[in-house]
Amino acid sequence: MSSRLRIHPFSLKESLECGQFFRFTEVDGTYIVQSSGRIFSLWQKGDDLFYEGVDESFLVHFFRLDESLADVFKEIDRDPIVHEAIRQYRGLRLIRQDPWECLVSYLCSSAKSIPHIRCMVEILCKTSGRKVSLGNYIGYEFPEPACIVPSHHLDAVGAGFRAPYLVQAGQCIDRDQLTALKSLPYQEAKRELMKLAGVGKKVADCTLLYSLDFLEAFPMDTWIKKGLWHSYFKGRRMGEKELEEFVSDHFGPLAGYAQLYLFHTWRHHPMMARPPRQG
DNA sequence: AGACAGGGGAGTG
DNA sequence: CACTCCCCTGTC
Repeated sequence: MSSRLRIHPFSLKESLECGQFFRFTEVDGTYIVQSSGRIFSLWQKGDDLFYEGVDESFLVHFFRLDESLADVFKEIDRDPIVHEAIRQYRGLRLIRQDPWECLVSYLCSSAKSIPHIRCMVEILCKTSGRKVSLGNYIGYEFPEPACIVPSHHLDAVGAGFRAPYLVQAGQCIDRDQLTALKSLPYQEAKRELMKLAGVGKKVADCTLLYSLDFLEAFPMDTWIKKGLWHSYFKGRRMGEKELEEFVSDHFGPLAGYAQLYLFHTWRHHPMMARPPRQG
């Protein structure tokens, strides 16, 4: 029934649960994942990843297994902070999401916690997406752009001021246009995404990094900012512009991977226990 | 009760 | 460029 793939280093749990991706559920160590119209299950024992309902080539694409983490580390391991993050979370990998699903997820994200984003996306799929199943599990596919329309279904998502962003995104862009952004230079692709209502720098960078292969994108949220101030600037509250310059100079073309590791570290760091406000 | 949030947008200096 | 207020909802 199930197939097996040997991967090292790799942590299924960290990669799925770190907050980059929202469409999974976990039961007793087995994860059911939905992405790009697929539904499949996964579990890991040591360096063995077991899977059902999907083929190997999709998993290689999804978890970016064709790219060498060792090479990534060589590039971003440039200081003791990120070095320690890599040491601690060695198997954490960037996930290559579906661009449309990724954009919508991050349109929902503003001022919301990770569990809440997951919940909103789940309701959106449940009310507007097609029903699918995997064994006994019933899931719902992600709605296509044209399927997100003002309705009581959408109201049920509880998206509030974000709801019009979702509808407009569906009207203004389709899957092909999103994918086509891959061929643009980073800054231009970002500018294009930011033309959409509800898409600022942060949401644009998340979409670019998590689904469109722009590994230089470094999503700058308030947690990352606070972490950078604390760990790299002795608590000095640098402006966002200065932080952006620092990040691209310091971490280089794979800065997005550094962001993934730093975010994960700082999320679990006592220093970050209480959200920002003052420095 | 009331403040506040892992962000965006419009407006201000 | 930096800062402020509001946006809808849920939570502390």
